Amino acid sequence: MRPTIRDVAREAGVSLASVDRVLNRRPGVRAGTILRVEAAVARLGFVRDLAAANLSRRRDYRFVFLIPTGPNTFMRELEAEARALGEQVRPARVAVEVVGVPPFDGEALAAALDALAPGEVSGVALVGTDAAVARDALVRLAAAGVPVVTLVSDVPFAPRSRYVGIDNVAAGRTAASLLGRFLGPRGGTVALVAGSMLVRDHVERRMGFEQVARAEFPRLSPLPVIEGRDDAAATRAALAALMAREPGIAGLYNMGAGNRGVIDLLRALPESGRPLAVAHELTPHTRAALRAGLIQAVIHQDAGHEARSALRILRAAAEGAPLNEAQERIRVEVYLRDNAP
Amino acid sequence: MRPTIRDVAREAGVSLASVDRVLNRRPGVRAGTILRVEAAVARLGFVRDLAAANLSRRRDYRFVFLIPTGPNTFMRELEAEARALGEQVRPARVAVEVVGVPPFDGEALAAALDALAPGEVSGVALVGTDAAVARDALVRLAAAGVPVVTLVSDVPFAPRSRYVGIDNVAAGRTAASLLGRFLGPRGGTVALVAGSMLVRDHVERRMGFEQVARAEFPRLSPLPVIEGRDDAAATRAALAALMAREPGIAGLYNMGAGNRGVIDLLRALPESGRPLAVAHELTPHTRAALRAGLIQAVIHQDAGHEARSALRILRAAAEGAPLNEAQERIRVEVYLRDNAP
DNA sequence: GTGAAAGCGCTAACAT
DNA sequence: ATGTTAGCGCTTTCAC
Repeated sequence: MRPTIRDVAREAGVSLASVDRVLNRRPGVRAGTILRVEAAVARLGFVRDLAAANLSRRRDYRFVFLIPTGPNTFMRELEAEARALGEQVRPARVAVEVVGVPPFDGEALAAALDALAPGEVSGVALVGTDAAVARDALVRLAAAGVPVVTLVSDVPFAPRSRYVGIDNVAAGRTAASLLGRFLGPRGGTVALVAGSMLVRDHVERRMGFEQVARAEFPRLSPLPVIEGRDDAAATRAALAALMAREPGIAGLYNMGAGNRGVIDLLRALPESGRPLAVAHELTPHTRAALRAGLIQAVIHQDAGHEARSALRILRAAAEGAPLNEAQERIRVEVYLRDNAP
Repeated sequence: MRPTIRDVAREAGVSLASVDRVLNRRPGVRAGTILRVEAAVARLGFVRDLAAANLSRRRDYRFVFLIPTGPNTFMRELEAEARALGEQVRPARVAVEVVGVPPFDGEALAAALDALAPGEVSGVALVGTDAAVARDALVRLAAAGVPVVTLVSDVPFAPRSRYVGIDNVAAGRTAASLLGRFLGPRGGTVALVAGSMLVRDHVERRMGFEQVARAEFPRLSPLPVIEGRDDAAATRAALAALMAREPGIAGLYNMGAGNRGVIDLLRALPESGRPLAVAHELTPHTRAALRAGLIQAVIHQDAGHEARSALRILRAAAEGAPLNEAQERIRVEVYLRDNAP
C-alpha cells in the first residue's frame, strides 16, 4: 500500500494540515516541523497523489487557441486537432476553446487577444503574426499573468516566451540539402515560393535555404522569392509567370501553403520540363503529389503534436508543474514517397 | 459550474448509486431508470471526472517493460525513457518497472514473461524476439488477461496484439529511395548490413529496400546481407571483409545497430573511396557522423515516443479507455545533417 | 431495483 | 504555529 499524508502525519507526529502546509511550501510552519515532515516523506517514499490534490482544489482550466481562419489545410488540421484534444481532456476538467482569427492580420490578432478576460482564461496558444500591435497585446496578456505560447510561427514578445513549432531555419536548410543532392553535381536554378515574407516562418526558411545553398551547393542558384499569400490560385499564377520569364528552372522550394496551385502547375508541365520539388506540410494533396512523383520530398510538422504540446506547456505553467522538454521538441519531419504515412 | 453526478441524480429523480450504476453499465437497474438517467446526462452535458473516479476506486497500476540488455545505444535510450516516464507518472499512481532481458534470446524472453504473476501486473511491453517459445509465453500471458504490446520489433502472437514501432518495410524503402537518389543515375553496388536476420525488424527493412531498389533504381545492386549481431567490432570486421572482396562499393545501408563499427571503418577509408551511407537510429555517434559527412542520412524512431505510446496503450487497455490512434503512430523519421536535432 | 452513507487522498476554512 | 473538520466527485458496501 502506497503511503498517504496520513501515514506521513503519523510518522512525523504532526497533523494532516501541517503535512499539507509543508508539501505545498505554505508559510506558518516552524523550521523544525518542516524538517520532521520532510524526513518522514523521505523515509516513507511518499509521493503526493496529483489527482486527489486537484480534485480537492476543485480546479478547472480553460485554455484558448487562436487559429487563423481560411482554407489553409494545415491550419484547418491544427484546429481539428485542438478540438479533438479538447474532447479528450474534458473528463480531466480542462476546457479547450478554439477561436478563429483572420490570417496575416496583426490588428485582428491583437483585438482577439485583448478580448480575452485574463481572469477567465488559464492560458492562450496562438499562431503568430509578427506585427507590433500583436506583440503589444501579447505583452499585456502575459503581464496579466496569463501563460502564452506561440504556435507554428513565432512572435518573440518576451525573453521567456515559449514557441511551439519547428526550427524553420533548419527546415530551410534541409530543403536545400535535399534539392542539392537530388539535383546532383549539375545543380541548376531554383524557384523559391513563399506565402508572405511578413510571417516569420517563411522568412526563416528562406534564410536556411540560402545558407546551405551557398555553403554547400554553389551550383544551386536560388531565384528571388515570389509570394503567393498561401493561396493556390495566386501561387500558381505567380509561379507560372516566373517560369515563363526564367526558362530551365531545375528545382522548386515552396516554403508556404498554396500547394494545390504548385502541384496543378507541375502536373500541367511536360515530364521532362518539371523541376524537382520540395514543399511543406503533408496533406492529402501533397501526399498524392509525392506518390505521383510530382513532388520529391515534403517537410512536415505534426499538427497534432503541436496542439498537444501547446496544451501540456500551458497546463504545466498553470499548475506550476515540470515539463519533459524532450517531448515538446517539434521535429522537422522529412517525407519521401516511401515513408509518408 | 460543471455538472456532477449529484446534478444528474437530481435531474433524473434517482439516487447517486443509480446514476453510478448506469454510468458504469452495471446490472440491476430498470430499463426505464436507465433511460431517465441517460436523458439527464445528455441534457446537462455531464462528463464524468476521471480523476475522482480513479481516486474512489483506489486503483494502482503496475506496468512492466522488458528491454534487452547489452550495449545497444538505442535500447539503453529506450530503457532510460521508460524509467523517466515512470518517475513522471508516479504521482498518478502508476508504477513502471523495467526488467532487463538478454538480447536475441527467445528462451530468456519466454522465461522472463513466465515469471510475471498475471494478477500483479496491469500490462507488459516488450521488445520482441520472434521465437516460438516467446510467442507461446505471450499467448499465455494474454490468455491470463494481461494487456501486452510489442515494442520496436514485432512478434505477431495474436490477431489483436498491438505493436509499437515503425513500419520497417517503409523504413527499408526509404533507405533505398535515399541511396538511389543520392547515387544518381549511375547507381552502383550497395552493401547491406544487418544485426541478425532472425529479428523481424531487420528482415522487414531488407525487404523494403529490395522492393524499391528493384522497382525504381535498377542501377542499384544490393549485395547479399552480412550480419554483425548489432556489435560494433563484429560489424566492422564483416564489413571490411566484404569491401576487400568486393571493390567499388558505392552505397551502404546498415539496417542494424553496431553503427560505431561502420563509422570507424568509413572514417578510415580515403574520402574518394567512401560509399554513401544510410544508417538507423540517431545517437551521439550517428549524429556526429552526419555532421562529419561520413553518413548522409539516418532513419530514426523516437524511443521516448515509443515508451510513452506503449504506456498509453497499456493504460487504456487496463482501464478500458479510448485511444487517440493518430498519436500512437510511430514515425519513420529521416534525418540529414540539417534537420538532426 | 434502489438508496443512504462511508470513504478514496488531499486541501482549505476555521478553530485553538 | 498547529490541529480539526468538512468537503472535492465518484464508487462501493450494505440496507431496504
